Amino acid sequence: MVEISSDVIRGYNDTIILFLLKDKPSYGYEIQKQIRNLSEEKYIIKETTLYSAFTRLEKSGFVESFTDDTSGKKRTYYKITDEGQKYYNDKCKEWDLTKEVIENFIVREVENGNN
Amino acid sequence: MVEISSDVIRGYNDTIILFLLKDKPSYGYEIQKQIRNLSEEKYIIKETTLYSAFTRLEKSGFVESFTDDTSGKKRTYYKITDEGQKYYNDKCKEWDLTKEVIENFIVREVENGNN
DNA sequence: CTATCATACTTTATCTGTCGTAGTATGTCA
DNA sequence: TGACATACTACGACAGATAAAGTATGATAG
Repeated sequence: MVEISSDVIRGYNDTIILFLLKDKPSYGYEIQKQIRNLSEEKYIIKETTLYSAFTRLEKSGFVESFTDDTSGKKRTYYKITDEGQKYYNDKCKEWDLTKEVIENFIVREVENGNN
Repeated sequence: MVEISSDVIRGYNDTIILFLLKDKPSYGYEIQKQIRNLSEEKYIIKETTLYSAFTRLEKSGFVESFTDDTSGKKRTYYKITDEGQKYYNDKCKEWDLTKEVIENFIVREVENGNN
């Protein structure tokens, strides 16, 4: 079974989170489930990684937090800022470049020339 | 200008190095130049990153070192092992998966619907 | 002959992001 | 009432990247 290592995804956790906040505010638990689902269980972000990412993103001014408990549960929601949106866009561009660069060093296996 | 951040490439430095050792042994300075050239200056690996990667790869048994000074300069060459080759192949498979996962969270910009 | 530059590294210390472990608190459901 | 899901926080450890600095040699130019 091929597993995704954390070092690989490391540069994209913040981007992934911002993507999920792009259209509406959300909170930790939900984000975690969405990452799990959208990746079809291929990537399951650790709680601590996620929450420390929120802290970092807020410090950087890429998200803003507010609390809400109208659902019964008290939650800390995060909302993307304009700065955050810009950062996200930049990261998407960076991704294209990164992909290009890495693929110079990746050999795609030729699956058996027979038959 | 879009720059590649180190956190993004972090999971692939070892893979990149192994790729460049795949066909023949090589050494630090040359590897560094090859990465620079093959990536068209888009990725320039830091010396310390490179040499610490060699150490790590050797500890893991993915490369073996030997010295040679027939070129006039004394150099430490690294040669990929079977284990290293296997690791490289696994990383290539992992890459496909990683790419797939990350792209679920990347929005490709639509460039201006006008005109 | 000497200074400068390119080559070919090593050492050390620091920073950042991830993650294991643990704990708290509340709501839901059987 | 006890288990389970939700919704976090705190703390410490670790690995990989990197800045800064230093060492040593060969090649080249004036």
